[in-house]
Amino acid sequence: MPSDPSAPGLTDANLNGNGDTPLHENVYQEIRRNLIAGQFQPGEAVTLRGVAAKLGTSAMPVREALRRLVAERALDLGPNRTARVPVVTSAKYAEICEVRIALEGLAADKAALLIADEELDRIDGLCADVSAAAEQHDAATYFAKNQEMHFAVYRAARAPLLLDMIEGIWLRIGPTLNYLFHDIRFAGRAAATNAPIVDALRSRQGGAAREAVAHDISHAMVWLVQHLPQSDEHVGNGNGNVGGNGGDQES
Amino acid sequence: MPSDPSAPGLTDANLNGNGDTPLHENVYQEIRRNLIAGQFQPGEAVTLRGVAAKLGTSAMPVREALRRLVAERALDLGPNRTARVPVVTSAKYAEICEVRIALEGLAADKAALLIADEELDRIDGLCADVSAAAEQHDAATYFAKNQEMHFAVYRAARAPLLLDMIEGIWLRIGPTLNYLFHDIRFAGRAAATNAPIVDALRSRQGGAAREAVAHDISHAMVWLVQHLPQSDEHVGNGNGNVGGNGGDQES
DNA sequence: TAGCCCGTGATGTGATCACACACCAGTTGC
DNA sequence: GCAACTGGTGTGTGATCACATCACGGGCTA
Repeated sequence: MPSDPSAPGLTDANLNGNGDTPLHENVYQEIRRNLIAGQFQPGEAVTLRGVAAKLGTSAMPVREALRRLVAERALDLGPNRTARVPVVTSAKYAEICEVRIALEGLAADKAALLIADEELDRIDGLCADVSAAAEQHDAATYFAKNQEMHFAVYRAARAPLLLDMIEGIWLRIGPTLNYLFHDIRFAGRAAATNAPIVDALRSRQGGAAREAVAHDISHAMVWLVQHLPQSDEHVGNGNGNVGGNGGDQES
Repeated sequence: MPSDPSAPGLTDANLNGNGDTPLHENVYQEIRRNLIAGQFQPGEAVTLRGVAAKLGTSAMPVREALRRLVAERALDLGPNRTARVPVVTSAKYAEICEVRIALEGLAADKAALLIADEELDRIDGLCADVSAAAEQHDAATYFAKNQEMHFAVYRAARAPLLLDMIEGIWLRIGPTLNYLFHDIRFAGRAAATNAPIVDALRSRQGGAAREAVAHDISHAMVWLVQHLPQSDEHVGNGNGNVGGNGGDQES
């Protein structure tokens, strides 16, 4: 049976029927999508032949996709050069948040001066979606809509390089965050930090927008670091089970 | 003679004699080194078989190395999926500088609080090297020592992720900057902007260090954008000749 | 002489194979 | 009974081949 050994979340591949996009591009997108959606567990091994079998391709396109994901730091390279889903420790996440505040703060600052009214309206709607998902304890929708709302802001900055780097950071923390967000209790509080961002944008105050984004990131961080592992030891046994927070689920 | 078709700067490969590091890693390092050293011209095509022939390997390791460099945005992917050395236009460089100020400013801020005295002494020495190279109009040494000095500062911030992202940005602009730095007239003025950085670090003033780095980056930018192409059209014909600034060398 | 056509070379892409190494368990020796 | 060896399996790595596509150039034809 060639289906079980690795790569648990991958859909069974309808990606070969496309027109001109290379297969390794589709494989990359597929893994990336599953990574963001939290289909992989932090620390889990992502093997060449495992993904290839799961997706019904040869190892060749998977090799290029994994090499690309490793280069983007969306995957880590283990000591035996096996790609693994990164384990974001609390220390690493704290550093990531510092960078996020610098980058996303800059983007919000620029967006405040360039954003159009219809973009603001759209962001308002997304903001409402986030709040609705939070009240309904719908973790998946909350996570997706919150991300969509933030990137609608950053896209308004008209800075493709900056947007690209922010996407790269979200891709790194996506698996861990999405895994953690299965506990949705945080969402209700987090949704409240989105409103000041929109307010600052609507009044075209760049500094205030930067501050609002910084507060949003910091606010989430102080809650998250408590649930993040202190070190990446004994985390991720490669079979799909994850250590570190499977046992301390306070009710 | 199978050596000429592409990849002009690559040394003829003594990279196969290593122990345990994979070949594609050495190929990556080799291309990256040549990229930073300005051995490739902006807009130049970097082909699979060309590099492989130049380095004496098969196409396989080159494929992975190029895929990685493309993922890091150290290379661009042309319409026919051929990797090309990026052409940094003045608009792109302005955006890059905004990100650099945010990231390298943050690093300098953090470094001011964590830097040790021996690190400061070493940076002082590098600073002197930069000035000496500038006075001797030694563009290669100036560029290398200036980079070494900056990264000595950023390394003092003890933030590996941040350092990693800064390295990524320098890698993107390295080819273009190094190409431009063959005109060394700028160096004499640029060396003066390094001293305030060291002063701020030595007095442990994070805000001042951030400002000094921001000024250093901005100061270089206003000179550089004048010599950068406005658009990436008709730049890089793939044979090694580059358009954009070959003709307006004021004496 | 000008325009079109087809051949040729070079490009990236994907598959398949062989190899070295690492890990793990079962076995055999003490 | 315990330890060391040994086999198999799974891993990434590198080479080689076949194929589709595209740009360019020579040669043909009108």
